[in-house]
Amino acid sequence: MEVKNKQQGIKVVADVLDIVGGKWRGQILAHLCDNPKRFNELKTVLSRITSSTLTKELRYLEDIKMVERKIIQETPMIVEYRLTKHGMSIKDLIKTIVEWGLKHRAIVFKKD
Amino acid sequence: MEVKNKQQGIKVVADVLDIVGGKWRGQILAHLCDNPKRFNELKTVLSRITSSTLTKELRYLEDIKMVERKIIQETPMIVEYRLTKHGMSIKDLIKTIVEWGLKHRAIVFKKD
DNA sequence: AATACAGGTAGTTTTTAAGATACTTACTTT
DNA sequence: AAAGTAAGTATCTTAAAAACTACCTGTATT
Repeated sequence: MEVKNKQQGIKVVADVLDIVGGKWRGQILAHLCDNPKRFNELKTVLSRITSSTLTKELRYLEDIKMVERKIIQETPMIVEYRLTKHGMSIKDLIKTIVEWGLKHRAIVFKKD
Repeated sequence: MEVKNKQQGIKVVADVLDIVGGKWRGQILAHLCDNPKRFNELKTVLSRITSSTLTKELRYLEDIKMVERKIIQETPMIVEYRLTKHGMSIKDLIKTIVEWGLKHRAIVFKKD
């Protein structure tokens, strides 16, 4: 797929980064790439996130249909978050980000 | 290249998004993918950015060695910004972002 | 009976990013 | 001589993102 309209193409960068950017969204999506996770599992792997922030981010990702919330069991309550079918499409992008990051960290993440 | 350490891999997502994320960095890098641009060219294509923000973002991108500032001519002053050799490596990532965005915009950017 | 876990919500405060406004130096054009 | 261009800098303010603290319902554990 070629980029037809360059201006349009470049604006879309900002839109995508709105979804995947910020402090937590990319990481949440990355964790959900592997397999579905429960609220507290996410909270544990994202060790510094607070409940309220995690809730907000998950609700946003639900709103844009990237993630779905599934109540697995009512009592005791088990809730699972997973990528939607559509959300799965982000996997390759996340993979590209991770690969670039691992390859270039030595140069670029050096805060001297 | 396979991701060896998953935890490490996922943290790197946040580091990369720090470089490419925010309101302007991704767009600046995207514009510089095509060819070098002068300060005011960038200011024009990023139509809503202010001088001070553009300067800040460019200095940051210089600091991390993604972009270099080159004085082409002292008088009258001509300054050009271009991707460093290392910065060029971001092109594929930007391309992946643009392609994902163009393909999925209909579903995901719909704010109803 | 008390404590802890699961999955949150509500309200406030702090931090960070971005924007607004004004000004600068050195040159060039009218 | 005045105005305009190029490439910025310096402050200050605003807005948005994230954090902090406390609390809630229902179940399970000690």
